[in-house]
Amino acid sequence: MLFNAIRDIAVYEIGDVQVENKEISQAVIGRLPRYFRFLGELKDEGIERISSQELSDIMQVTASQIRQDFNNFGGFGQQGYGYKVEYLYEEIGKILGLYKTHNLIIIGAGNLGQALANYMNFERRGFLFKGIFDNNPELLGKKIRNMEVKSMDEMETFVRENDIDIAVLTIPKASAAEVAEKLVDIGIRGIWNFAHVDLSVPRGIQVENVHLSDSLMKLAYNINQFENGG
Amino acid sequence: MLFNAIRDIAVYEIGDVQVENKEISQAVIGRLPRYFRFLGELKDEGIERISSQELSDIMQVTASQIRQDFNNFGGFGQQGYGYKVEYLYEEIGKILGLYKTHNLIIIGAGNLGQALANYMNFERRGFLFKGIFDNNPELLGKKIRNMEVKSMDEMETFVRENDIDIAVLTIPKASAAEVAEKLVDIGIRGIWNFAHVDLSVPRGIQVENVHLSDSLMKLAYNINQFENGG
DNA sequence: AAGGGAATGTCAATGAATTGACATTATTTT
DNA sequence: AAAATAATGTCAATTCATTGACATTCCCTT
Repeated sequence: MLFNAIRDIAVYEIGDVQVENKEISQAVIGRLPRYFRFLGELKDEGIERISSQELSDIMQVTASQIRQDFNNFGGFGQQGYGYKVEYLYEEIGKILGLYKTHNLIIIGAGNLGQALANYMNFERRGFLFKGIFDNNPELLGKKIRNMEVKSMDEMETFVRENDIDIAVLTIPKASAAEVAEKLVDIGIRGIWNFAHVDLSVPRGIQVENVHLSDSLMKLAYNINQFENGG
Repeated sequence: MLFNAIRDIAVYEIGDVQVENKEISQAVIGRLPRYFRFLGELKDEGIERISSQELSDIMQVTASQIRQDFNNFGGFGQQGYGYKVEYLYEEIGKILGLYKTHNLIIIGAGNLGQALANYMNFERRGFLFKGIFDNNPELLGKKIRNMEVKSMDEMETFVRENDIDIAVLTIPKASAAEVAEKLVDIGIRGIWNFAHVDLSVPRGIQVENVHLSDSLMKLAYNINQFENGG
């Protein structure tokens, strides 16, 4: 049982259309990083084994959900015993694709772009910061984390030559759509979008939005709601 | 119909426990900022009226969901006519609490904290940047957006004297829990948490997490998933 | 002023996600 | 080695969210 592979992502042909079985819901995917984080901490504390019930107590989700979630990938536990922390941690990391490296560039060297470049704690998770681009002539050549800000004109060549698969968009909304389209054309696979617009991209290109102001508005709602007796 | 108030958030007494009726689900709340954004853009384009079907086409959600969502708050439309863009925009803004001002401070003047301070486009939504704090002696007194970085020792007095209700946490995870606890003690109402930990706070204190690395991991999963024929 | 048409508000049906229950299977103890 | 114990994997039940359908209401035209 310990070595169940990721199972049942069988692909059937129905008529002309390819349909995949057992697509994992985004609700489940969205929880994986949190599992990963808690398991990493447990591992660092030297804890070797854990039951879904214990994890439930720590993480404040039901034990049933934990087991259900892991079972989407075949189950990583041993009945009567529980889960081996390190093994589970590794497996979730694999599912998340953290053992492959991803080369990323940042588009937009403003405050946020610079902060993300420096913040990049992400390196140890396989996300390698390869370059940062901006159109503002004042920023060109400026060193950010030992990397000179490059002109957007160089972007295309750079992406092709350096096998970049992720672009971080930290530019104003006005130009975001246009830049995203270009990035897709030159072969990017995923966009981490901090611009406050919805990007429309072809199927197969992944977009993950971080809409900070949406998040702040949600906070405001919940504060007011509570204050008004909700 | 145009002036339906937010209705039915009646509060009943059942035994000793206060239970509120019609709590709006977080799924709905999470969509409000996006509605707000699209309506703002429509308004800026000078569009005065819109039907749920038209909005559905633009936003790529079902018309049914749009109507259902708005009806959680009593409905803002007129049958046979649709919704008045400006009115709807205003009402959603009110629901989100954007016409009250919120005074916020940033805890942690590192890259991200500084970026958020400068980024603060949020001002026009009523989120007023009042101060930034850090323990690093090298940062003390540094000017960030015309505001000197203050020592964390000054935090308590400052919060009380300046009616601060939101704290933005951009400090390392190690100290986040401790600082959060202190913030709660001195009367903060909401925490916008960028630290990579789950904060445990008393009921009534709102926490909105922005776990950037979780978001990036999700992106990685979806990229890999697609590449492996998912 | 009255009637036709349009689009909301709302109810019912469906679908998705979460929780609960337990049979099964591995581990541990005796 | 066998029995007792523990905790998973999984199925069923429930709850929550989304979609569909349509009666009702209001606007707009004639």
